[in-house]
Amino acid sequence: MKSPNELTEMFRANGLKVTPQRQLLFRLMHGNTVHPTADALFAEASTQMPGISLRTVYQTLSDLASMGELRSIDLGTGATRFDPNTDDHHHVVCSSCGDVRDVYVSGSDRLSVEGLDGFVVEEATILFNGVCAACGTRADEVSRASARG
Amino acid sequence: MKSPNELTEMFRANGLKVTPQRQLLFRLMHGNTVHPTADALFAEASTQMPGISLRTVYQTLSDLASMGELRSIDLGTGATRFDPNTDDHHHVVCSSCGDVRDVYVSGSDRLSVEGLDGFVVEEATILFNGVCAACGTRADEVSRASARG
DNA sequence: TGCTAGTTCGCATCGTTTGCAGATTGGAAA
DNA sequence: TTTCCAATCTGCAAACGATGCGAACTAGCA
Repeated sequence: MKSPNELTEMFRANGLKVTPQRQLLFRLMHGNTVHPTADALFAEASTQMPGISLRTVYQTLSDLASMGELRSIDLGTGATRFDPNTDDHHHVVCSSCGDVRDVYVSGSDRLSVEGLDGFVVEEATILFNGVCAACGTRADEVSRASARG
Repeated sequence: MKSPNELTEMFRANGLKVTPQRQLLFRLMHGNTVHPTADALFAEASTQMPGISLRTVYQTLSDLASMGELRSIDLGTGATRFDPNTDDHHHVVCSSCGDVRDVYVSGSDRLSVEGLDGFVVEEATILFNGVCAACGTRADEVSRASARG
């Protein structure tokens, strides 16, 4: 995703208005690596701009997504998440805490695939599921504690 | 997923009752390759058993899923889909008609992956998105028609 | 400064899924 | 066969994410 300043220019060049709400969201999303949901972003935005509406957050995020400035991703965790990283990449989700990280995969062209006959494939997304370092450590401590106790 | 008869035995062996509703759903899901949603299955079930409730369909499907007899899959198409194929496989979705097919992928162990540090990966699912043969043909016809017109 | 198309906001609504409680029933035991 | 109770079914309410809509507001050009 472009920088807030670049987005500002880009919006104006396209006849779109640059409102304080949009500018705030540009800032909150730029360089954001936590893959927030609309609701999480709304919560964060609300602390800096009380009164901003959830509706506007959804609106702006979907505008940015349709302009290709961010990707909206469905990780099967309920709510859509938004990612300013528009590189070709994938994701891993911690099944314990819900944490999401970017994953880069190469060599997928060497996969042998069966069952795509007739399909013109436009996209292939890989979703990893597992337990992150923090949660793994936590689980270890718990099991050690119960072994002791 | 096991056959309706095997499921019947299995349910009884586990102290679960075998009701007409469950038997119907066993039959509808056995060998089913269309990856139906709960609602689609409810519609189909209703023709054979008017009065069956959507709630029961959800209940039974999630029971079967937690027994490992079917997989519930989220393809980002809104509603959860159910698949009696419990093999290790993936899916392709037609972005035009929503059709879903099973896809078998091998060689994924040879992928080089970056960004999983610290994660203990339990599962990796690959989702292909594209246009199926039927929709591709349809699109061709439409564009030829408009080229003519 | 005024105008107007583009935005924001809040509320209603939609689609999917789950919780709950009362009515019903499978199937084992008598 | 009859009895009985836990398991199940059903219908409704509600949670949740997301979107449609219209009235009020405003960015930014003239």
